Parts: sequence; C-alpha cells; structure tokens
Amino acid sequence: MAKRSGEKHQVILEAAVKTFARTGYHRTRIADIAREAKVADGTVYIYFKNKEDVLISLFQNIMNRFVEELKTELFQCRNPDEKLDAIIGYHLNTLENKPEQAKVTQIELRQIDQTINEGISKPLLSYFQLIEEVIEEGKEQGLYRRNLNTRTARKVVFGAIDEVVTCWVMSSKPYNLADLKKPVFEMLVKGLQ
Amino acid sequence: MAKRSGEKHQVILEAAVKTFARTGYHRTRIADIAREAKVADGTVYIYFKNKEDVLISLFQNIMNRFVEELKTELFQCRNPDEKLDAIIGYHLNTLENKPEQAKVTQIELRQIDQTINEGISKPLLSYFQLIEEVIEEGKEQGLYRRNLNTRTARKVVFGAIDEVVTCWVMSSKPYNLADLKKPVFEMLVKGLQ
Amino acid sequence: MAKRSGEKHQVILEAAVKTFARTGYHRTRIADIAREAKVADGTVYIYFKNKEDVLISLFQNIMNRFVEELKTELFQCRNPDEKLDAIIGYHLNTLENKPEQAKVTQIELRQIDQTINEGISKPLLSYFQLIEEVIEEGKEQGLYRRNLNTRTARKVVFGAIDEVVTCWVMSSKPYNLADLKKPVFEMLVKGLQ
Amino acid sequence: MAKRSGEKHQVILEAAVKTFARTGYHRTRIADIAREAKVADGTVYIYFKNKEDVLISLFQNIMNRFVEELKTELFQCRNPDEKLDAIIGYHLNTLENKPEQAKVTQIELRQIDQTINEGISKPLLSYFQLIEEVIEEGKEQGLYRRNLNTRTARKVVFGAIDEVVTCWVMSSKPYNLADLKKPVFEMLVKGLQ
DNA sequence: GATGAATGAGAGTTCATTCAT
DNA sequence: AATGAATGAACTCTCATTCAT
Repeated sequence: MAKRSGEKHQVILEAAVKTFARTGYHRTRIADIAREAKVADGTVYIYFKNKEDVLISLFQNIMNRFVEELKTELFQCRNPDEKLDAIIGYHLNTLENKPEQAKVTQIELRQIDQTINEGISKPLLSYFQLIEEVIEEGKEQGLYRRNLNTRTARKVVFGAIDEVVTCWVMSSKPYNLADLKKPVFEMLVKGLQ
Repeated sequence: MAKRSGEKHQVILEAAVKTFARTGYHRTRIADIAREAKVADGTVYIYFKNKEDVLISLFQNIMNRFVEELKTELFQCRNPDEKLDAIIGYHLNTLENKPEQAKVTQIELRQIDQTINEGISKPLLSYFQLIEEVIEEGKEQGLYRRNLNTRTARKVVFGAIDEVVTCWVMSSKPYNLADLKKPVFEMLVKGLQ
Repeated sequence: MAKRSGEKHQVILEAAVKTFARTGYHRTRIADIAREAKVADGTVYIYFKNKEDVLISLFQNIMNRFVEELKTELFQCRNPDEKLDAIIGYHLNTLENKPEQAKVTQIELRQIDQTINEGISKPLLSYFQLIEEVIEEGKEQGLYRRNLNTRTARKVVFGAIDEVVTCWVMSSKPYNLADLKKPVFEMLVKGLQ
Repeated sequence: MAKRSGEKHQVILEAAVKTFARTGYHRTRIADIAREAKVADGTVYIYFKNKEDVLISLFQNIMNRFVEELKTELFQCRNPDEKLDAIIGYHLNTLENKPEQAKVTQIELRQIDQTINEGISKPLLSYFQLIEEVIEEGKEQGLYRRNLNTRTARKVVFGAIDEVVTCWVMSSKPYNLADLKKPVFEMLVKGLQ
C-alpha cells in the first residue's frame, strides 16, 4: 500500500485537490475523488492509507514543491530585504495562480486535528525555517533589530501573509492578491527594522 | 426549537467548550456534550439547531463578550498606540487564561466550512472593525502612515496575533503567551508607522 | 450499550436465531436480523456489540436455559444410568424440537474462531461439568469403571451425542432424532461400565 | 481454470494449510496465501476456483491421503477389534503429528456452510464407510451386537474421536493426544459389544 | 420542558476476483 | 503460465436527529 510514485498516485492527488476545493474535505467522499480521478474506489486505497492520508500527502506534495521553488527564488536575492520581498511575493503569487491549492491549504487542511498531526506541521516547518533564516541574516547584517526574537518575528511574518491569503480565499468579491505584496512587505519590513 | 436563553442553554455551552477542547469538534458526539452537561441528548436540540449550531453559538458567545470587554478596555486608552497595545494584550491575556476557549477558537472552529458560514465571520467582523478603527484613528492623528491600506493593515495585525496564539495552543512545551505581547506590539506598531 | 434486558433484546435474539438458521451466520447481514426483528439496523447495536456478539449472546442464552432445565431433569433421576439417559434424551429432544436452535448450535456457532472465543466455551463448560459429575458419581457407586478417565469419558459421551445431532441437522432426508436415544445410550453406558 | 495438478498447485495448498492454521479461514486473504506460496495473487486462481475451493481441495487432499493410508493400516489387521484400534490410533497419531492440518480439519473447515457443501462431506464419507465396514464385520463375526445400528454406531465412534481431537486442538495446555488412544478404544469397543 | 430509546442514512474500507500484459 | 494492478460490490457500524412519553 501507499506507493509514493506511479502515474495513478499523481492522478488521484490532482483529483483530490479539485474535489476538496470544490466540495470541502469533510463533505468529500472517497468515491468522489475516485470518480474525478477516473479510478475505482479501491484504487485510492492502493496509493493512500485513508482519506486523511490523501489530504496530508497533498499538502506535503504542495509544500515540498513550494519550499524547493522558493529556495531557488531566494538564491537569486542579494539581501534579507529582497528575500523577504521574494517570500511574500512568491507566497501570494503561487496561491493566487493556484486557487484550488489555496482553498485546500487555507481552509480544508485546517479541518484535521492539528494537535496530533505532524504530517501537516513537518512540511510547514521547513517553510518556517526559511523565513527564520532570512530574519537571522537580517539581524546579523544589522538590517533588523538585534533584540528581535526570531521565532516570534517569524510568527508575525507568516501569520500576516497567511491571514491575507485566507481573507482572499474566503472573499466573495474577487480581487488581486498580488496587489497586497507591496503593502504587506512594507509593514513587515518596518516591523523587523 | 433553538431557544437562545435559559439556564440549560448556558450549561450546555459550557459543557461544549470543555468537550470540544478535549476531544475535538468532529470527534465530539452530541451525546458527549449532553453527558458532560448532565442533560439528555434530546435536550441539546431544544436549545440548539444542531451540532454546528452549538459550536457557532459558542463562538458568538465568546466573541460578543470578548468584543464588549475589549471595548471597555479601549475606552480607557488615550491614543491609538495604547489601544493597539491593549488589543494585543487583551487578546493574548484572554486566551492564555482560558485555554479551553483558545483551543476551540484556534483549532476546532476552523473545522467548519468557513466559505459558507457567516455565523463565524460575523462575530469576527466586529473585532476586525475595532482593529480597523484604531488604525484609522492612528492614520488621522498622523501616527500611522496615511497611505496605509486599513483593511490590509488589519489583516496583518490580526494575522500576526492569531498565528502567535495558534502556535501557543499547538505547542507541546508550555510557555507564557503574555511574554509575546511586547515584541508583537513593537513589530506591529513599527509596521504601521 | 449492550443492555442485557428489555423487550427488544429478546426480540432481536429471536430474529437472529431464525435468520442465522435460514441464511447462515456469515451470509447474514445485521440488516437481515434487524428487518426480521422489525427494528432499525442501529437498534441492534444498542443491544449488542456486533454481529459476533449477537451469535454468542444467542448461544449463552440457549445454553443457560439448556443447562438449567437439564439440571431439574437430572434432579428427578435416581442413579447415574438414569441420569445419562436423561442427558441424552434431553439433549436430543431439545434440539429435535427446536430445529432452528439446532442449526445454529451445530453449524453456525462453529463459524467463529473457537480458539479465541471463550464466550462459546464457557457456557459449554457447565454442560461438560454436568456430564462429568454423572460419570464421577457412576464411578463412585461402582457402576462405571474406576480406572475410567472422567474427562476423556466425557469427551466420548459428548462427542457421540453431538455428532448424532450434527448428522441429523445436515441430513437431507428427515428422520426422528429421538429414535437414536436408546441405541446411543446403550453404547455409551456399556462403554462406561 | 482450476487446474488440479502442477507443482504450484501443491505449493499453494501447503501455503494454505499454514496460513489457515495460523490466521483462520475467514481472516486469511488470498493475498496472504499467495505471499506464503511466493506466487502472485492471480496465480491462485489458475489452480483454484476461489477461496472456498482452496479450503475444500485442501481437505480432499488430506482426506484422500488419510483414507488411503488408513486402508493399508487396516489391511494388516486381523480382526475388527484390531481394526477399530488401528482407526483410533491412526486418526489420533496423524493429527497429533500434523497440528496445522488438525487445526484446519477441526476448526477452519467448519467455517464453511456445511449444509450445502458436498466437497467436505464426500471425502468424509469414505472415512465413514471404512468405520462402518469394520462395525459390520464385527457384527458378522459376532464380536459386536447384531442389533447394533451400524450408522448410529459409526456416528458414536467418529463423534467420540473427533471430539477428543477438537478438545486437544483447542486446549491451551499441551498434552499427548496419543495417550487417549487406549481409553477411547476401550470405551468404544465395549460400547459396540 | 425534558427525556433517551429508536431511527436509518451514510461512508469508509476491505478484499475476492479479473484481465491486460 | 504467471503476474499484480485495478476493480467495485459488499457490509459493518456510527451518530446526528427525532418523537412518543
């Protein structure tokens, strides 16, 4: 069970994003995902342990790619400010361009008992770490306050971006998420200085 | 059905906070709440439409009291900075003192399909408005940047505080939430200036 | 759950005998029992833990009554031979008169993993003990061989009766089970002497 | 489909005895047998119609060999008493030496709806016939009672031996099954006389 | 208002069986 | 002959909700 590769694995994952985004995690039945993926119900259980495993695999998939690509972005930046800008920009761009993923990330994923689930927290941690590294670097270079608590600062930074995305996902009136890049960056960078 | 008052109403609500915090929303059965409240299963349905209604009523209850008390706090402040400080302080203090409420607010509440549910967003809106009023006031008084988009700024402020609380709720190692008041305030106020 | 009294409890048990006898344990669905008992599927689970629990409760019910009634029968016998005769007679009579129970006892009950299940072996033990007491008594009175191993003798006695019943249950051509009382008694009593 | 010969046929059968004995018929999945036999799941279906067919083939295999070997044993006996002794001895010896077969024969095999299944009763019949022939011979030679009903006597004999084996299989404390040969023989032979 | 026994829809999951390779 | 991925029917059990008392 739970083969992590193979064409079907990916097909089911893609069907799951769509279905979770459309119907919501709890209202989605395995049968719905299976139908969307054009496989039999049982096939889902060849590749995933259960429904929760589908959601978590989904998230790990998304987050791994997210963090990898963000790393290459950051590689091209020359200073912490540029990096912070890149983080915010990449975060908002990515979710704006993949609204289904955004819905799953911001809403459905939080439907799982997070106190237990490390399948969610672990992939997030590498993103958190990336943010913290930028803050540390800024502190070392004297760009950001030395007395700043890095962890707390990271929470503020992530919390701000995350809330901005959540509001966008839940908003009934569509607007450009990318437009918020600059104001959010300005607030956060000043907060760090 | 769905009487909104009565002694039992309150008893059930209190039993629900405990039970949701202990077991999690989805794993909690109406029968569990009823047992904790020492009433019959059916009695729950005299006071609430259904399980979701219990959770939402709970939140409305909490938020109404939260906003009312926060308002009196703010009344005693003399300038936007003090008010922002009061908001952060009150928010963190309240949830630190009521860990069960915090668990429900930060975790369990997010288990409900938020795209539909205005029972959750409405009570939050008055809190959001309070924050926005403070920002507006700061802008008018020249304390905060004039070109600040109030709504975006509010998202950053709320997102930051909310994330700090969520991390605290989910953390396995206990620490003082109140200790984060000052650093969070400093970051946010600088971000607004 | 698993209230051991109440009208429904009995109704479901009676429906279960019929259904198991007609359809066989493994082919019987809880829904079949529920329909036969004219209750909802869920009601079965108020009174029984699961399907296996229904079968075992059934057997315990049957065996308890069986052993109780057999005891009163034995009370009226004056010597071990009469008692052995009573055991065989009562055993064969009872099952001949309750063919559904016989089917369940001889066939369906053996569909459960007996190596684990003490819900089956325990009620049987009191029957075994009754048989062993008669054999012991016979040995003490010099009626049966002193060097007879009581336990082994009991196995022979019970095995013989049990096989006779099983053959009768599985036979396609109907015949009188009671007719076998005398020949079986004669063989067994001689075997004991 | 359902080839009755070939090397794999035997390999699967041997894997099945082990697996059924270890896990129990109903809890055994075809995949378990296949893995134990080191063949693919589908291969099982080349040699057997379905899961039930595996169990029944198993039993037929066992019983055919059992009856054949028993016949040669009986051939060396000079009178019905010796033959009865041989039957009991061979029956108990065989199962004591093949505990996995014993488990399958005494427990797992009875998990199949016996009212329908002639795949089980047919191979047993030849064993029954062997027993009946010995009884008949005894009656003819005046060793056993003339008025004995052969069929009933056979049921008593087989039932006794079978129960002795079943008790041994299900017993948690190990003991020598062969030790029961003599007492069982004595009881049965006296019963017949 | 209060009760709690009864309801029954609903969905996750398993696994015997098939069949294209 | 052999494979093993894929199938999808089957069925248990849960639990929110109702309603007669």
